[in-house]
Amino acid sequence: MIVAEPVARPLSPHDARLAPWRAFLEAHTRVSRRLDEELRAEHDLSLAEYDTLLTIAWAPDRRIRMRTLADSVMLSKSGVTRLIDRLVADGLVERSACLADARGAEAVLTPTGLDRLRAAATTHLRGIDRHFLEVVAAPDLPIIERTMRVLADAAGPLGERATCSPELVDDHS
Amino acid sequence: MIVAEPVARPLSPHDARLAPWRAFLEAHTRVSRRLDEELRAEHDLSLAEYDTLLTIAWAPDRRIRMRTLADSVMLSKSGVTRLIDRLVADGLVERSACLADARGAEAVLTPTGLDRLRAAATTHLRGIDRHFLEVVAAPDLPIIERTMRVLADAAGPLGERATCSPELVDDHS
DNA sequence: GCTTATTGGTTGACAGTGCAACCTTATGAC
DNA sequence: GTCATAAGGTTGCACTGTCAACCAATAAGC
Repeated sequence: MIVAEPVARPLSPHDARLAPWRAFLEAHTRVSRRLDEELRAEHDLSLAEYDTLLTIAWAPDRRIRMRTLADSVMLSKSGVTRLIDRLVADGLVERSACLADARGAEAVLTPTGLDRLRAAATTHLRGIDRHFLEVVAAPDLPIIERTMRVLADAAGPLGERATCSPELVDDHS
Repeated sequence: MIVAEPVARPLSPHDARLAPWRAFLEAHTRVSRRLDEELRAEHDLSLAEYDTLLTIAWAPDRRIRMRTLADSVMLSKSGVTRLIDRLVADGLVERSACLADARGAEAVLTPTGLDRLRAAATTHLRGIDRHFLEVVAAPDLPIIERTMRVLADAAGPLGERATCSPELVDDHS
């Protein structure tokens, strides 16, 4: 009676194919939530906001087109519009018209934004060290990095992100 | 003038510590979005819904306490309540009182739910094969799996999940 | 037995994000 | 130049998820 008839094969909890994938999911959720918590607690910034500030800071002249930003932080166009709205409201970023393209808008880091980012960077890097780098066995790290890169590439573009932009990914190395 | 004074060290785009972490984030987002898309397109289920159905199916008698469910699919209590609401509305799951604990509720898989899950499993396993397993170099797979498990464990409990491990949060030094 | 603290679950308010529709400006065909 | 098409951004709307407050019921002290 309690012995349910066995579920069809693909549902088997012991299907070995599922285990690595589930571990991957769990690791991502737990680690990134921790980093997010720390960032919020100490600097009142979400991981996405931090990432956005950092991306702007890296851009030449600390200004960047919305579209480019969307690509690098992996949000939709509208997601970025809203995120920037929040950062502008907080005075960390300013919107600025794009000289070269009248349709365009750029996000520019304010001095306040830069300060906030610098302060938060300490927390974030410390978090990455503690919850990621120190946990991964040193010799495995390059394998992880390479694998993750391959996975991302293979999974291909992200919905609306589809717009080619082959040159965007050029060097960085 | 364009040569901005160098941003404080921790912000350097070339800080090697950041690269593996960012690759990890990107891989997760891209791969899981792909799997989610496929599941939605072919079976009108989100990844979270699929995962939930699967977890229920694995439980003895295909019924499971809400709390346990929340832990395994990594959602908050309320998140699960709402997700189950949707599945109940679709007839894939039923709510049932818990005999042993009058506070408790259990989610039970309906026959329809099981059918839906079985159908979706094909798609999902195919997706994992294509976008994950086939992409990871075979010898690296065990490393990935082990590392992910260690990462998840080290990151510890998940916000409200914290309940049973007081010593984990002790000092922060 | 009571009384207090804990736990399981649901609900209300709300934050964050995607999609589709829309406007504006560029770009390409001719 | 003119028109059609594509691209950059913002806005309306819906969906999913969290947090905090809450109720119901169990567990722990005394």
